[in-house]
Amino acid sequence: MPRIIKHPELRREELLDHAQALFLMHGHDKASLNDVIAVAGISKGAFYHYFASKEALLEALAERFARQALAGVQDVLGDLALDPLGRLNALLAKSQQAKVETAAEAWALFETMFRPENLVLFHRINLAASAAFSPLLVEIIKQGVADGTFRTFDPEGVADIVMQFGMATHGVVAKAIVGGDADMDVAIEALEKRVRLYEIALDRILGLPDGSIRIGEPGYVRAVMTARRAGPAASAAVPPKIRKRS
Amino acid sequence: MPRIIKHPELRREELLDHAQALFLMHGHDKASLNDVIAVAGISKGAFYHYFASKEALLEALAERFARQALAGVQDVLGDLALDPLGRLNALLAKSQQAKVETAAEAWALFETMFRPENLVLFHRINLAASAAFSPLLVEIIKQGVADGTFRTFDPEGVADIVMQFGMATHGVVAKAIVGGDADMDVAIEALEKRVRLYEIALDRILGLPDGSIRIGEPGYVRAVMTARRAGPAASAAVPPKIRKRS
DNA sequence: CTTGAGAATAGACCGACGGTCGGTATAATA
DNA sequence: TATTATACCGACCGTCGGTCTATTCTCAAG
Repeated sequence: MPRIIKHPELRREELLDHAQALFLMHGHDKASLNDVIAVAGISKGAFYHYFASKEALLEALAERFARQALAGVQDVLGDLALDPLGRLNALLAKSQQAKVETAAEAWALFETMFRPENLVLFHRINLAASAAFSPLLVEIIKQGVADGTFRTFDPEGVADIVMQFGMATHGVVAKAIVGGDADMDVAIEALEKRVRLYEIALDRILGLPDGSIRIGEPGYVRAVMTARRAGPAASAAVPPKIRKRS
Repeated sequence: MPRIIKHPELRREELLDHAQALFLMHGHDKASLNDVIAVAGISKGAFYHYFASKEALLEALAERFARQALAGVQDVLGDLALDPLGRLNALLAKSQQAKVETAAEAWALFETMFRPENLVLFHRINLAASAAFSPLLVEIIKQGVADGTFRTFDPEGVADIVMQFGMATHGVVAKAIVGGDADMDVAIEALEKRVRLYEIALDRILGLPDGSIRIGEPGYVRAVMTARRAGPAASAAVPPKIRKRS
C-alpha cells in the first residue's frame, strides 16, 4: 500500500470524523479499530501514532463534541444587557435550538446517538458537556439569587437539575425516534408536553411565577421536526457493510 | 476436571452471583467470560448452556437487580390506609432506606457500582428498575391528582422526574465515595443538602406546600454512613487477581 | 547538497477475548 | 436395560485491541 502523508492535525481530525461515523453507526464497542483504520485508509501503526488507545479515541471524540456544544452558547454569557432570568432562558433556548437543528440537519447521526450501544459514547459526551456547562449555569443562578430573581438555597444543585432535564430530553427524543415515523405526531406531542413540564418545574424550583422559564419557542420543535421529513432524502438508513459477529 | 452436577436453578443463580461480583469488581467489559467460569468452577460449555451470550448474562443480572429492588417496595402499595402523599413518601423513604442500607452492608459493592467501567451494567439496572417502578409512581400520582392532593398536568412526566432524582442521587453518592474517607463529612453534607433540594423541588412540582415530601428521615444517611466506618472491617479493598490487559 | 535524527507510516505479529462444536457423563423415563 | 433429554466438558476458531520492528518521508544543521 502506498504511503500517504498528510498534515498531522488534519489526519487526526479525519480520524475523529471516521471514528465518529463508525461509532455512531455501530456503537463504539462493535466498531473495531480495524474498521476505523480501514475506513480512514491508514495502518494500525499510524493510528497508534495519534491515539494511545481506542479508549483515548473515545475520549477525544467526547471532548470534541463538548467543545463544539459549548462554543455554541458562549455568546449568551457575553450579553450584558440580560438579567439572570433572561440569560438562563437564552441559554436554555440556545441549547434547545442547537439540539433540534442538529436533529434536523444530521438526523441519521441523531438517530444513532441514542441507540443503546452508544450509551458509553453518549455518557462521555454528557460528562464532558456537563463539566463545561455547569459553571456557567451556577454563575447565572447565583447571580439571580443575589439580585432576588431566583429563590433557592442550592444553586449548584439546581444547576445539576437543569442539566438533568436537558439530558432527559434526549431520552424523550430517543423514544420519539425509535417509535418510527408512524406516530411521529404523538412523539412530538409528548416531547413538547415534557418541555412544558420542565419549564414549570424549573419555575417552581427557582421560586418564579409559572411561565417565567421558556425553553425555546413553543411549536419550534414541531416546525423543525416536520420540516425534516420533507427535507433531503433520509439516506444512510442502511449502515455500510461491517461483517457481523453472529 | 470432575463433572459436578447441580440443580439448574441453583447453578444459574450461582453463575449470576459470581458474575455480579466480578462485574462489579472489575467492570463488565474487563471481567472476561473465562474469569466468570473460572470462579464459578464450570466449563465454557456449561456457561453457554445457561446463557446465550455474555450480553444475556448482563441482561439477566440487571433483571434480577430490578426484581429485588421492586420486591422491597411492593408492600407500600398494599397499605390502603395511606393517602397518595403518604404513599409517595413511603415509597421514596423505602427506596432511600434500601439504598443507604445496601451501602452500609455491602459498601465495597456500592463503591464499585458507580465506577465508570460499570456504566453499562448500572444503566441496564436502572432501565429495568425504571420500567418496574414507573407504573407504581404514575398510579400514585394520578391518584393524588384525582383527589386534589397533587396538582400537575403530566403525571407520567413527574414520575420520570422522580426517578431521575432517584438516579441522580446515585451520582452524588458516587462522588461522596470516590472522594475518599477524608472529606466524608463534606460528602454527606452535600448528599443531605441535595436530598433536601429534591424534596422541595418535588413539593413545588406537585403543587404541595414546602415540607410535604420527605425522602427518608433527616440525619438517617449520616447515621448509617458513619456507622459503617466503625462496622466490619472494610475488606475487599484489594480486588482478587485478574490479569490486566495493559 | 548531503545527511541523519526523528516524525510518520506500514503491516506482521501477539495473547486474550467471546463464542462454537463435537462429544461425554448423568438423570429421567419406560 | 435401553433410550432420550439434560448438564457438562474443553479444544478450537476467528476477531479483537494492542505491540513491535522496519521502512519511508521531512527538514534543519553542516
